[in-house]
Amino acid sequence: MTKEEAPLNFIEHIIEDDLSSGYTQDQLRFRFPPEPNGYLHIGHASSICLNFGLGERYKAPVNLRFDDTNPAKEEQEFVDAIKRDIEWLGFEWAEERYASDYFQQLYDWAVKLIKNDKAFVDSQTSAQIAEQKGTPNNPGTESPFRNRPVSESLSLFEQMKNGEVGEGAHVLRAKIDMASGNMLMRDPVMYRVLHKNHHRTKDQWKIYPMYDWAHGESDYIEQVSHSLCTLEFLPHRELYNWFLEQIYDTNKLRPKQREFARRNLSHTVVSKRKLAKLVAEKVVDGWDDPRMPTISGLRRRGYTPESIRNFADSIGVGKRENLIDVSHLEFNVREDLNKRAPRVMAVLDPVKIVLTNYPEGKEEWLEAENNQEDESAGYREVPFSRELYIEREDFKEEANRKFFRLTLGKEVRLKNAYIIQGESVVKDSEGNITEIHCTYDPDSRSGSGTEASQRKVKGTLHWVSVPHALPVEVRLYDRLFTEAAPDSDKERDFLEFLNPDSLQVVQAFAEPSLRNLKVEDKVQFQRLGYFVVDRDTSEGKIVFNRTVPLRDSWAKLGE
RNA sequence: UGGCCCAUGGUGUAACUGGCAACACGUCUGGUUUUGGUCCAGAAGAGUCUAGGUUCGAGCCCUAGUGGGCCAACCA
Repeated sequence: MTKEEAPLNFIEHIIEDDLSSGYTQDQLRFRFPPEPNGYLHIGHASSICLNFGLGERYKAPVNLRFDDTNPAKEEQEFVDAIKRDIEWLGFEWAEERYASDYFQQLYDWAVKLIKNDKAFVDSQTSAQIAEQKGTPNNPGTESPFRNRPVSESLSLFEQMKNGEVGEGAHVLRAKIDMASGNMLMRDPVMYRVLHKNHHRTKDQWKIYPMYDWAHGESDYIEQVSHSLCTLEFLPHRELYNWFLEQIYDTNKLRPKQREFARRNLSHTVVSKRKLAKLVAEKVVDGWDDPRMPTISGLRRRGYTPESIRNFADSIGVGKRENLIDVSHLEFNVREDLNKRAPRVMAVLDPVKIVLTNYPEGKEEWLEAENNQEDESAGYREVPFSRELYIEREDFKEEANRKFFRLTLGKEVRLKNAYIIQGESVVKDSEGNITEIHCTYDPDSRSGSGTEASQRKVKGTLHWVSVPHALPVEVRLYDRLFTEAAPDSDKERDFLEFLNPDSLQVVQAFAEPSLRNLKVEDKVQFQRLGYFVVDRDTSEGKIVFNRTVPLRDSWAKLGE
């Protein structure tokens, strides 16, 4: 089903309704508004896909707008990282904007509000203001400065702007209703004094607008038609509309805020504070650690943009609490990688087999298909010899009928090579298997087509020729958390739910053709899962990160 | 002692102005297969939180209840 045929989600229904009641399609405009105070994560990906997906569906522009109204937390580094991640996901924004572009306009409008007696300068401390705010159950009390003369507010606001007063001395507040059932309508702060260096405007401003004052107005300036945000902003809508009401010009389009539920992923924490703690305490080795739910972490883990976009699209959008099982995400990455990742061979836990009837010193280069799912992927050659590594768990001296792999006296196929039969095992003094002696059938070579094709062998094994083996490092990742939803657990320390086995490093052997892989190249190691070449993290040795195991393939090993 | 939002298989969504609850993931079964993957075929699994009401007919509308969430940062 293509995106166009898929049933509409509730946001699209809202847009369709607007379209049939006066809006024209060329009035539609969206935006993705990150605050540049951290890295984008899988949760942001849903929002990005929603907004940019709407842009694609309605052929409408989508702005990238940085909500940079708090210089204390924001940095250029994050701006760059955010842009990189969105581009990597494959989206193009119409215009790159910053809330800080609008500081002057916002200031001018604020002055207008003061003049209209809709805002005033409050000279109390934040603690006093908080106390007067009341509670959801009890109305607040009005500030003693609420009715100070407009001229006085005007000059104080001017002083705030000029840096003539210290941080915390005054704030500008909207004059709304201290008894409102909506806490946000109880004379919300519009501006605070902050003598901080802003990553873009440097020391030009000494006052900074609050989110509520900046966001809707920015939407209005950009003529965003639908400003989509998460459900926790629902109570902000009333204020969003109130602010717009104060500055609204009737011949311009008035933006609408609409809310959707944020997507929660099982076994995943996404809170910036918690992710920062994982980095700070070196639980992971950085924001792009392959176990991190950041876009850059997923990228390094081997996820593709398509898989993330498909995930976001398939999961839909709603208004209720949700906890999406990671298996949804994993399905999407397998589905995508299955089409594009070449099948190659590596052995993670090697045991040597010796083909006793294969001539010593002989080597053959056998043709191997790169991807059964994609004929254009072509063929490569893999070296074969008398001594091979196979997976230790692919052999059992004695096994029941459900074991499809190598045992003594039974035949199995070596992938892309010959049929072999187990003959005997060699053990050390402690009883550990050191070698397995087998015989091979010279007439059973892959592709020979003749007798071999009629013979039923119960299993096929991956292998690597000992003299040709390429040593590689393989990193097996598992979920970072054992608990289904550590993000929702507010009482207990989320670090209690860390999975101690989230990373396992294995020194393995791979077929020599992998020598030429580049960073971010994807492969499927037969039987073992999908892997990606890590950025260069070890001297000379290629490092593979496991993106995801094959479906169920390991669960049943040892049967 | 408030206001607002939400409630559909295990999970996530769908069901246009009321008309036999659908899709995907997951699970299970069978077939194909040079890997127990992929692919193909099929199955199980909800009667839509509860109680009333409106209606020929309610998952959709109304009322109440229950359960969950959000709201008291000079954060976004």
